[in-house]
Amino acid sequence: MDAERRKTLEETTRWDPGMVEQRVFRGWLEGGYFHPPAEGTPAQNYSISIPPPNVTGALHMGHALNGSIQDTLIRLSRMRGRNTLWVLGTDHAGIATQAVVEKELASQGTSREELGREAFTERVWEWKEQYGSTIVEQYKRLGASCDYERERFTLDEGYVKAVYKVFVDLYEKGYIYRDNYMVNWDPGLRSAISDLELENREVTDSLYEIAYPLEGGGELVVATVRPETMLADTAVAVNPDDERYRDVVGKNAILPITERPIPVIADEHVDPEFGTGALKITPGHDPNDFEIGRANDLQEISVIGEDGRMIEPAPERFVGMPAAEAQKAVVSELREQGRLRGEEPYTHSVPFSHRSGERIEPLISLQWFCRMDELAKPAIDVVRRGAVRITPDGALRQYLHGMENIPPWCISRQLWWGHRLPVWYRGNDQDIETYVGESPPDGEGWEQDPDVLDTWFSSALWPFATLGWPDTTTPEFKAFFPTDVLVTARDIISLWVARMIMTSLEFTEQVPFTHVYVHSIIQAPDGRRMSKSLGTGIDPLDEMDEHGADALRFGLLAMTSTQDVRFSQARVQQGRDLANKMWNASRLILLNARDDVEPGPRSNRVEDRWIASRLQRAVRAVTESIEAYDFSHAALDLYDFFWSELCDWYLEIVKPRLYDGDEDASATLLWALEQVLALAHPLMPFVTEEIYSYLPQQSAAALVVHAYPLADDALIDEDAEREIGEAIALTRALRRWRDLAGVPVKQVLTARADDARPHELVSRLARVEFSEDGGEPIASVGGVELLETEGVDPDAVRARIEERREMLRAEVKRGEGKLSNEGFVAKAPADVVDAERVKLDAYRAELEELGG
RNA sequence: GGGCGGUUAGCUCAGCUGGGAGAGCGUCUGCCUUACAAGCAGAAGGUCGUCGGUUCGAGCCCGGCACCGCCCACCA
Repeated sequence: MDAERRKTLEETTRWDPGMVEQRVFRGWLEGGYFHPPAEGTPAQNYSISIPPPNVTGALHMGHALNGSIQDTLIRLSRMRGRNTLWVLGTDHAGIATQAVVEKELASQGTSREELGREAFTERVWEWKEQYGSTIVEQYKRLGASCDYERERFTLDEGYVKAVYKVFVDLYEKGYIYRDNYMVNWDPGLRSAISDLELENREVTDSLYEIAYPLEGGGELVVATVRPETMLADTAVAVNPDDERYRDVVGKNAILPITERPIPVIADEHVDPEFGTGALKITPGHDPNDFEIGRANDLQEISVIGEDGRMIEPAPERFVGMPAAEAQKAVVSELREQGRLRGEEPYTHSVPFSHRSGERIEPLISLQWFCRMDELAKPAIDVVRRGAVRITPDGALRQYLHGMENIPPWCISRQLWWGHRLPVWYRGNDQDIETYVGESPPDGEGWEQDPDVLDTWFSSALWPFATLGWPDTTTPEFKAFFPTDVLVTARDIISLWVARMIMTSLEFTEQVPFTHVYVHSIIQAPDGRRMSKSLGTGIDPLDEMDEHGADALRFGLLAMTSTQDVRFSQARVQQGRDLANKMWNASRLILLNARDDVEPGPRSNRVEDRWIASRLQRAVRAVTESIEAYDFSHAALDLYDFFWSELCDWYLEIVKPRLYDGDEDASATLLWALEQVLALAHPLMPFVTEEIYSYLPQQSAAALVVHAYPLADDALIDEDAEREIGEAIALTRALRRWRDLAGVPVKQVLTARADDARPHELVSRLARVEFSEDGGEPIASVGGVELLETEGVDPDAVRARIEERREMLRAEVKRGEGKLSNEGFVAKAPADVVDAERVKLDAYRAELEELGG
């Protein structure tokens, strides 16, 4: 080690991630470690496709956890020597991105309509070039070892090809079709949006009761929160079992205001308990009514347009009014006509657009759909067969539940940013020709459909389109598809995971990945959802600024579980503390170990064999946990080993030998350090890589490509573990006794051992001097008799002994009770009973020793 | 309404096929012991939501109840 590096080690008493992380990351990139050659077979290789973040996105806590997990798996695989690829890319995120750019335009006093389609998309591309790399840079801060040289985008040239091929093929196979359907219409965006892009909010509306006269006398009273939609009513429905209305089913009601006759029908969806038990049916403006309408062949009338204003065939005086205004007008006319029978406040949940914030207007419109049921069948099958394994179980159940009753998917969006539908029309509404293909057919007058595809349509192709598909001969596709594992959160299982499996089976005839690991969603510390709008978000970048990327990674991994968890800053701090501990323990070792010894577990000394043995167990535990996607235990087991066993015990035990230049101590320490750095690297890559660069001898160019440790059973040493285990237990007992007896820290106790075992280690660690003195003992701790010593408070000693006797008496009583229970002795396994006897004997003996 | 999960220390969470309840943080006591005060050595703190059942034995298995959360479908 040169003088300057040594000086750095000597002077840097705290791990300072800010200084180091960037430099370490640059070293990895320059080493080309993240950019594997496209060689070998998918079975030999290991690959993961990152869930592509939105180009507009900023790294949030979900990304940070998701990335930490994947990077742990990727680094483990890479260190095991497998050719490992982590595919990185971003999603064009149609609605989100368009909204961002539109907002920018608005602030400049213009709009997308003013620019026109072509100029607008040009603007979005410019925006993407400028800001689209933000989130990619943030993944780098996290330490994500993605292949940054193979970055993909869902709108790049090759990807668009994949999307068009899938659309055209699915159309030709009859899955994709055009139909009138009820969609969630966002009047702000002027687009249909998916169920997942809306949020339900509690809203207090008025619930109106309106009397519909019946032909031939009488009336039916219906309840509604949206009286304006009655202008599009095409029926009134009652429950078929509802005695009150038995006679009116089949008659006609006269719709007030429009005076249109509409049938009274029976439908079991109607809840007789609610309101009056009679439901107005508006197939054009209510999803539920739409279903009932289709089931009963009702006419579908629309009186609200795409801008949220009334349109014909609503009576002319309403046309052009916003729906809310029309509601007032309709109510006031009903009141004048004496048709209004009630009005009361009514709180219910109402869908709002996540994007524009506007209240969703359910509308019927002509959209493109993809039928999913047949595609779902093989996708259910591969999961049932275990060809794709989904863990944990809850996520598996959610997947199957979602797939078994999968509705058609509305894939067209009235946006400008995205994959424009490869659909061409010619002619007029009465006589329209439709052609589906990448480019327009020969002939004049073909015009492309203005809509774009739902963003998830392209995301559904992610694992294979990023590797070159539809060209299945690219080196990347041949080497890395299918991928190994998909890491994601529960909220997009049906939206994304399921669709990837379906498209992959349909188009590549392979599963896209063999495992799906579904991790926790990180909630705010108070249990609410982390969200910017609620102000509950915690920015992972702030956490990294403050504590370092390793700390955040450790914290998130330690937090994650099979269920959702609350963000715990304490876990991040624990990670920071561990990184600091690693740095300082390494300083101790590196500044004092001899650099002329070959590192290795060569020592015969019991404490050296002990740490070698404990290290093997830690390696096994951590490795097994990662392989089982149990990242929390992996992180915490690593922490325990490093902190408690390596630092608290082994370093304290070995320190004097280290200072004395003992060769075995240096060999053991340097070896153990290298092993534990490698073990920890997938979880905490920065601090481990940095420390590794200080090792006097390095077997790899960098830790990132160092061999991952393999637990060596030959180093498991039960005898050493027992012996040191006993020394530790005795040390702790003596320390506890000292503390309770009020012995000053520096006071050395005099003691006599009844056998030779109490180690010289115990003597030093517990500050006890063993002597052959024959004096009367004042206390006995774990077989060690403590002799009269200056500074010992006799009262405290007596109290301590009495306390111990109390405990022993209770234990003896408990043990005797248990062993005199015939059922226990007869039915419990023999080893359990034996263990109970051994314990009882030991307690009795000790109690005897203390005078009963 | 349907489905799923949860309820364990003051807080956030572990707890393997049922055999004496653990971690981190926080609290208390004592230490600036030459790697680390982001540290060291100790300690206190839990009738494991509730009622009942199975069992020699239940945090764990079964049933009822209460409360919390998530997903799906949504009632006008």
